[in-house]
Formats: sequence, structure tokens, C-alpha cells
Amino acid sequence: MVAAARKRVQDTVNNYGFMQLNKSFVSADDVAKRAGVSRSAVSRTFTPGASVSEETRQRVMEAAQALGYHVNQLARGLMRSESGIVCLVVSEMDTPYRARLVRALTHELQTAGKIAMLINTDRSDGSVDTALRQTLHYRADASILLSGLPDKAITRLCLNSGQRIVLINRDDDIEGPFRINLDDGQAARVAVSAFLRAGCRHLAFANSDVGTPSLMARERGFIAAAAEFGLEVRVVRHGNTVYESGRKIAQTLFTEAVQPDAVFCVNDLMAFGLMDGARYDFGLNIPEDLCIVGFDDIEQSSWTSYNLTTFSQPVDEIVKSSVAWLQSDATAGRVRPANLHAPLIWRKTIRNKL
Amino acid sequence: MVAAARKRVQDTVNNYGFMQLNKSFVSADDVAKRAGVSRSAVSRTFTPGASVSEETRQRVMEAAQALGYHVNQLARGLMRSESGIVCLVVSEMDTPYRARLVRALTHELQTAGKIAMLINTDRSDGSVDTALRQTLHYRADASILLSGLPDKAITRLCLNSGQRIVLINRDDDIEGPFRINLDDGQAARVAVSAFLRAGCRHLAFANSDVGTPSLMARERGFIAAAAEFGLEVRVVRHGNTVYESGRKIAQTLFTEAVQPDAVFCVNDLMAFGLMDGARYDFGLNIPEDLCIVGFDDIEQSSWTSYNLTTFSQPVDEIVKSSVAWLQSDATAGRVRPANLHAPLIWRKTIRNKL
DNA sequence: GAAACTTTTGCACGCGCTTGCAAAAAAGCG
DNA sequence: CGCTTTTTTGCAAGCGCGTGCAAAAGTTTC
Repeated sequence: MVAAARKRVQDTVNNYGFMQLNKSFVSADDVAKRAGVSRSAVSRTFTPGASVSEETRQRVMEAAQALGYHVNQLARGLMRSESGIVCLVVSEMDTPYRARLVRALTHELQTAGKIAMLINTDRSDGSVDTALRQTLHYRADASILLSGLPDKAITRLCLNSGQRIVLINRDDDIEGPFRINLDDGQAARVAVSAFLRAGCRHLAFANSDVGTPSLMARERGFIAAAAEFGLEVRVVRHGNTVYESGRKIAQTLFTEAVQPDAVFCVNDLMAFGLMDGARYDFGLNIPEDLCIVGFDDIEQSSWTSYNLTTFSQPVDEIVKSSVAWLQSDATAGRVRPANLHAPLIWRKTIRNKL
Repeated sequence: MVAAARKRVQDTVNNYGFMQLNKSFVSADDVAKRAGVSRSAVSRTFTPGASVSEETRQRVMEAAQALGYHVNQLARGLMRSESGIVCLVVSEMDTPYRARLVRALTHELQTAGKIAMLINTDRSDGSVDTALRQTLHYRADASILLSGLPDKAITRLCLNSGQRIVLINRDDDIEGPFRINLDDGQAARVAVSAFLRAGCRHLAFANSDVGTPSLMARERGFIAAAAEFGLEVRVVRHGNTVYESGRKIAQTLFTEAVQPDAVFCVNDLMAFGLMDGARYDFGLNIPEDLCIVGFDDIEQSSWTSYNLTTFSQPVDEIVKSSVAWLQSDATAGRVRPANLHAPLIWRKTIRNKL
């Protein structure tokens, strides 16, 4: 129906003599006709590595230019079984870290000649599995998951459809997808030793209760590292990894009998909440009374009001290695996960010496 | 080549008897064969409003279920000239306000049965025009521009291709696109009267020097509203609409002979920078020494360290009206722009009385 | 200049789907 | 039950493109 309507418009327009300029879409056929060659010729002109003589190539390009032709990626995708589409499935994408990742990913994908489709898994219903199935509808070449963890069945379905999957910070022992993780254990160790050097003795860990693998890895790592020095860790888990949760955790921690003098927050947002809670609800000074370290190094961490010492997500590396893997030859089956290092960015929330 | 390889795999698999489960993609043909009907029947089953008897419909659905079939949107898009794709073209999408908008838009589009393609215009080269042309490659049904302003020629090209365009906060007199704007003038007037009620007499306006239409509208509105009360406005423009620029502007403003006691910041990020500058570089107290109002009401504005009084972007309304218009009947030609109201959210950066 | 190459070109088929059209089946009616 | 009207169905064409194949054109070689 729509197509019919469009067709009609086009014809009318043509009758009025405005020709190609106003035609809905110019096809390879049109270009071929104008250039006086076969349609294959124009198709080959736009296919890197195909056999076309320089002369016809010129002719085709000229005609294409004049008509404003560009290949229809939908049709090309249909033939090639390679749509050039990469799906980014992500929830709560306005979270600073996620937003930065999405920005960097889309950019990198574009420079690699791919295009990003954004799938929002905010609504609770179908969540990730539905989203992943959706990626199949559009024959996406690959999916990159920033949040959620897919069911094994659906993962296999995607892989069998020739799709590649990248999991960022979602470690799990699913095989097939490329997994990118941070060395959370190492970061935790660095945090502990930084706290100790600052003279802290009462360590706490502020986590969310969603229990994402990488968050749990940080928690375990921190507890283990502290144990090596004979220290116990007060762990508080609450809500999501957002400001409010940090605030809430401050309420819990600073109304207890023995209060921490150092807190590792599982991400920066929670650290900000915790800092504001400590400062404004309990009058604590940071870093004199309380040392804090966060994770992600989002932009706000460098704002003077917070000046948060935090671990930096190597966004560039994450993005580069993801896209590189997408373009590499499919070594189907088990894929070696990437393990990236998150360096500590020193600012002002851990004191230098006691 | 890829297609050929896939075909080969499929055949092998079939020979081994694993059948459909492992086949790359199951097509409508497969379903038809299994259900014992024609391919048109299955196509009609998945086309709302098409004529199929309840019985065959059931049979088809069953077969589809068993085989894991879902229509290929690429192929459907090819036929229907309606891909279901909506392009979001945006730069610096990790900016809190933009990120929120992108999140809300993708969500709303999905519930409307569309899917979002994200086009990043960060890199300076082609910018918006290239991006918009890219949307044509994928035969997007529509494009929503959150940043940048397209050339008229390319706009017309998109419109002629049957694409619809939405401009958010990018007012300009381009005709054809649906434009959504805020009532910046009204907001500016509200800001002035709030400052006056607080006893402020030295107004300043902190703007970026990129000169986006909506930002300039706020500036003009503020100056005009102040003039009605016989007050002059010290305008400072610097850099981008980011934290650092606000910081820089603080340096400028508070080293001058006559210092402002009220600043309207063109967005929240700049307001934060200005606040931090005022507080930490100049020891000013907010709101006692200095009143501040921002724009956007991003999440950070409610954080205790800032507690910024600011104008709220009606994100929900923006998103809803955008998507609604996309689905409405094309009233081609001049489209009446939407003019939305941005209410002031009172927090703690404007004092109540003198 | 003819034979043996190599490169370029056009044809025709197919990717997976929608849809107008006419035939077939079902339903309504006196 | 026969006839008309409505609904359902299959056929076939076509959306815009890529690509194997064989014919055509161009190059080299002796």
C-alpha cells in the first residue's frame, strides 16, 4: 500500500518532468541506463575488489553522482547475508559509563563501516532474550551486550545464525561469545594497599544487590586482599548502582557502632552518593576522616566537588578490541576472553599518609 | 561468498539430519512446506490485517514456532519500502541530557514497533549531512536529530525519499521537518523574576559560544526580560556546554570589578562548573552570595553537592510527541512546530528572600 | 596475424519477502 | 439444490541487489 502510494507519487513527478531528482529512490538500474552499461557493472563498481575496467567505472560513478545513487543496504544485506548492522543491547543507557561506552562503540563501528542498532532492554518484560531475538529479525552481523546476560539457548541460536556476540563486563562461562572483562581482582588489591598506606584500618565495601558478575568479582577480590592483611571487610549491598544507593549505604555504615574509615564503592555513582551522605548527613571530612575509592572514572569524578580517586575503565581498549574481534576471522567455538587492566586514577579522596 | 559458505554448511547439516534447528535461517518457504500451505499464506499470517482463515493461520503459526521462524525485516523492508528503522543522529551522546533523551527515544520507538539506529556525528568531517545520507542507505523511515543542523539540500533529499525528520531543540526555519522546541523565552522570564525576588541586582548569563538556536533564544530572552526591569546582563560565552566552560566563566566573572550575584547558566553542566569555580576558587557561598539557575534538570542536579535550581526538560513530552508525529499521517509541507513548557524545579541555588 | 591467454561484460538466477489478480472454496439465499 | 456473493488461496511478478557462468573484448606471444 505504501509502496503503491510512493510509486504513484514518483510517476506523477516524472510526468511533470522533474526526473530523477525527485524520484523516491534511484536504483542501480537507473544508473546503469544512464551510464549505458549493464546493471552488473554498476553493482561491481560499488563492490570493492570486483572486476570493472577503469573506464566503465568512471562512467558509472559519474552517473551515480548525477542521480544521487547509493546502494540500498537492505537489498545488499539480503544478498550478502551480511547486513553491516551491529546491535548494541543495553539498559539504563543514560548512566554515565554506559553512555560513554555507547558513544565510543558507535563511533568505532562507524569507522569500521558498520552501523549500530540500539536495543533498549529497560522494560522488564522480555528483557535480553527478546532483544537478542530482535537482532535476528534485522539479520545483524553481531550483537554487543552491555547489560543483561542472555539465555544459553538464545545465545546458541544467534551463534548458529552466524551472528557474533560480545559480552562486556558480563563475565560468565557461556562459550561462543567474546568476553571482555577487567582485572577486578587486581584492582581490589590495589585499593586495599592504597587504603592501608593511608592508614585506614576499618574497610568497607559498598555494592549494589544486583549481583552482576564483575561487581561480585570486585567484592570478592577486595575481601580476599584485605584478608591477607588480617582485616575484615564490612560489606553493604543495596539497590542499584546509583547515587541514591550510595546515599543509603552511608546511612547504614555511619550509624553503626564501629564506623569505616575507608570504603571501596563498586562504581562512581555510588561513591558520590556515599560522599554526599558522609559529608552532609554526618559531617565527615574526606579524605581526613574517610577515604573513598570508586570505579569507572566517569566524567563527574574529576569535578571539584568530588575529585574522586577511582579506577579507570579502559573504554578505548574495550571498544577497539570488541570491534577488532568482530572483524577478525571467526574462530568459532571457545574464544579466549580479553582481560583488561583498570588503572587507579589518583585524585583527592584517599589521603597520602596518615 | 559468505552466502555460499553458509549454504554449504546448511546442506551438510541437513544431510546429517539435524534439520531446521541448526539451519542458518529458516525462511517463509520452509514454514510453508512444513505447514502444507503456500508461501503467501505464511506471509499473510505475519501481516496484520491480511486475509487468512483461522485454520491455516494456526497451522502456520505452529510450524513457525517449531522451526523458530521470524520474518526477515530486511526483505520485508525491501518490499514495503518501510524498514521500521528510525535513525537517531546525535553527537556527544554521553552528555547527560542527550543520553537521557536517547534512552527515552529508543524505548518509545520500540514500544511503537520501530527500531533505533544510532548515528554518531562526533567526528568533524562529514558531520550531519553525511549521517543523514547514511540514513538513506538503510532506507530509514525517519530521522530524529538531536544535534547539528542539516543542510537544506540534504533535508529535501530525505523528505523526497519519503523520510520524515524530527528536529529536537534545533529550531531553525527549515520547512518539512517536525520541530520540537521549548519556550525558552518564558523560561528566561521566570528566571529573571526568581532572581529579582531573591534580591539579586547584578545578573549574568553564562553561555557557550557554539550558538545553537535554542541556547541563543535563552540568552536573548534573559536579556529582554531583565531589560524590562531596567537591568543589564553581563553575558559571557565560552567553549562548549560543559563543566569546564562553566569553570572558566567563573574565572572571568569573579575577577571583574563588579561581580554578579545571579547567573543563569545555559545548561546544568555549565552551572556545576560555575558553582565549583565560585565555591572553591572564590570562596563564595551559594545561594547566600550567589544565586544560580541552570537548564535541563539532569540527574546530577538533584545531588546534594549541587542541589541546583533548574529548568526541567520535558523529556517525556518530547519523546511522546516525536514518536506520535512519526506515526501520524503525513501532512507533508509545512508542519506546525511543538512548543513545550520547561518548568522551573526549585532546589537550593536561589535563596528565598534577600 | 593467428593462437593462447587474461580481463571485462552481460545475462539470468536467486536472496526472502509482499501483494494484485484470478481461481477455488466457503458461505449466504431464495 | 443452484446461484450469487464473500472469503481464502496460490500463482507469479517484483523490491534492489550480488555473482557464477559463458560470451565478448582486449593482451600477449611467437
